[in-house]
Amino acid sequence: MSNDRKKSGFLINQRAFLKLYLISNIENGRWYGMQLTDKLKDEFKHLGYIPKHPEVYRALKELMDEGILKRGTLKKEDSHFQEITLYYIRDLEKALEYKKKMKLELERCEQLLKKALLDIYP
Amino acid sequence: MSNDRKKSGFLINQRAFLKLYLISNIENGRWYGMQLTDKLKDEFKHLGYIPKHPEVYRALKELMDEGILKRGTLKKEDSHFQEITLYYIRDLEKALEYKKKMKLELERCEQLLKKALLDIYP
DNA sequence: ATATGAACATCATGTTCATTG
DNA sequence: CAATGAACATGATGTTCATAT
Repeated sequence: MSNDRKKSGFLINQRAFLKLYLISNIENGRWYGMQLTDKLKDEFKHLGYIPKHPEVYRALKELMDEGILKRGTLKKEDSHFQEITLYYIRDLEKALEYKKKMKLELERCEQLLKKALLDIYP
Repeated sequence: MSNDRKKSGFLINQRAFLKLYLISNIENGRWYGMQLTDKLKDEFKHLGYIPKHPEVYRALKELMDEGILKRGTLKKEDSHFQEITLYYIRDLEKALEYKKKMKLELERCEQLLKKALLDIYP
């Protein structure tokens, strides 16, 4: 089940973080995997974080498996040949629940970092 | 060299975080491994983080290998038989340098979390 | 029994490759 | 050749065991 947190309870892992962003983007429209990857790369690179596409696909898959997302396919217009996999929210309840749970988790992580900054650099 | 950050540049890993706390504690006195483990467990458990002893020992070892810490042994007084391994700062320059570098890293991580909290929960 | 580690197991993630339209 | 994903490789960490006092 919940692999959103390591057993020791240290910081959130990348997978869970990506899932959160994926849900959030897909709530506001339809997206396909590579497009999401590129958007996230772009959005985070100024913080030195560059997510890799296989990890994004794995996150999408988990969200499918959990029944949060569904998908459909579509022929891309501009390119004659190339089929694209679009993602949509399947279960909004679950999506919101996930977001809610992750908020607490993000805040917990923030406290961990804040504590370190205060403890170590007085 | 620097395994203090994953290639993708996501959040800091536990090892680096522990190294920081180990340096910081050992700066202010002598400690042995299990003692440090227990102190950290205790200090972080209210945030759901419970470091495991092998990870602490691995962190200590890395700090030794990097020339930041040195160690000595000592017979424990109260217990007749039991030898303890104490740690001291070997190279204060390096220790401070590590702390300095990690400060930036912690702040970067903080920004990552803060961004998510703002982006996802407006 | 306590402290230290090694050894082993598992998961999280990165890198490289294959397929398919 | 862009998009998807599998397959493989590596790394980070947890669990269990061995050893010495």
